[in-house]
Amino acid sequence: MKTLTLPSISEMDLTAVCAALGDPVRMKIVQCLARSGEKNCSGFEVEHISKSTLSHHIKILRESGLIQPRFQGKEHFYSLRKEDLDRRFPGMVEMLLNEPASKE
Amino acid sequence: MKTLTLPSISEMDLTAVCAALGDPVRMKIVQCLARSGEKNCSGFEVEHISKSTLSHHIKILRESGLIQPRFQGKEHFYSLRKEDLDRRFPGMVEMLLNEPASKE
DNA sequence: TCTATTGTTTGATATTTTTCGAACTGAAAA
DNA sequence: TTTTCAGTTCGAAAAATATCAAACAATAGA
Repeated sequence: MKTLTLPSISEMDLTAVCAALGDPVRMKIVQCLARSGEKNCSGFEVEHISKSTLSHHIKILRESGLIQPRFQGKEHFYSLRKEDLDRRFPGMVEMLLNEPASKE
Repeated sequence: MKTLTLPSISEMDLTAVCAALGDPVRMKIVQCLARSGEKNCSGFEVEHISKSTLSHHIKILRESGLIQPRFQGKEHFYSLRKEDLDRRFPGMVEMLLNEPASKE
């Protein structure tokens, strides 16, 4: 059975969220999800990165509260926790959307 | 003569700004400046940190575009680049102000 | 001029983070 | 059941970051 930890809205920590966004690969993933909704790992527009590294970045994004998974068969679909983020950090998601996608 | 590099508004990079804010000491400094305007190093509410480490953090904040210095005698006064940040990343400063000061 | 003050820079070390390949897990398909 | 597929976890190595003390720089004041 799959038990995974998602921080609640009040558990989200701004410093941790900023640290998560402070890596170019993770910023790219988040902007990708913010623009185009749900995606699985192969849908993130990042290149030249091993799947274990990608999994590591996903974990950091999830644990900071930025993204959430949905399991369907053998695939893990990820999406931005837009509503939760809007409530916890108003303006943040819009700021990410306003920004042209960073180069990897 | 003192020549120091401040990024222009268009040179500011969101990922670099987030990385700068992703450290608890630096987050504390930025929130302190956002709330109370200009301060010199001894005015930052951070403890148990050497002056060389503090200087290092200040450099990262300055180079990311978050803060700017003003030299007066032997003191260096730092302030948030609020207007520039408002223009480049609308909502960011307000988000920092909405957040209760992080614990060191 | 000498000294104290405010802060930066340098060099070194410790810690954290990023990265990968290999092994593993769970689910679907053959 | 065996294989394949999508992804995670583990263990190790490399790279980046945080930290400090000591040395340095610039200014103000005695």
